[in-house]
Amino acid sequence: MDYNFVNPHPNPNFVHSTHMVPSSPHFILSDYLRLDDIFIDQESHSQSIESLYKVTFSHANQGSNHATSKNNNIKYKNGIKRNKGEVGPNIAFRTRSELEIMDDGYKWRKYGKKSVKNNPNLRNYYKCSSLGCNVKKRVERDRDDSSYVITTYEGVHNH
DNA sequence: CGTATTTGACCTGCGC
DNA sequence: GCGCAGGTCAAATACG
Repeated sequence: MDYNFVNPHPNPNFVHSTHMVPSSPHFILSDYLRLDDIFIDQESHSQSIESLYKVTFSHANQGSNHATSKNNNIKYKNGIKRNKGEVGPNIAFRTRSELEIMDDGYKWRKYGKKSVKNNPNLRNYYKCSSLGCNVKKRVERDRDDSSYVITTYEGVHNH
């Protein structure tokens, strides 16, 4: 079972704004993973997982899109920073999973782990181990429902 | 013995 | 300028 990000949302009432369609990357998840929600950070250079989480719920429940959520004065605090020179969207999704190590078809090298504010769980940092590929991802458990794992991808694979 | 992970130290941006 | 929070580095360690 492959998941293509062009139309991933299971909720038929989900409203896709133009921001919700990433131009290039397709991520393939494993059979045992269920893609429940998708968040795409395309505009903001600093946006937190928590904010993404809230924004996406306003998508699902109210049908508002990414842009209007922003206009509703949601504050983006404790943002995930983008490195200098990096372009393209960050893509994050929640999966209901026992395991935090999920096989998404790429080989990852773990390079850090941090406890983050407002979340008792640890955030793990991975880098794609393919030579010259600078894609990173962060993996952490949902603060509000630890049966979910939040994965954030940053960058596009060059292979 | 070579490679991956662990983990505290270090770096950096941002708000005050 | 200082402190905090998040992100990264790298030496030590684990592991095959």
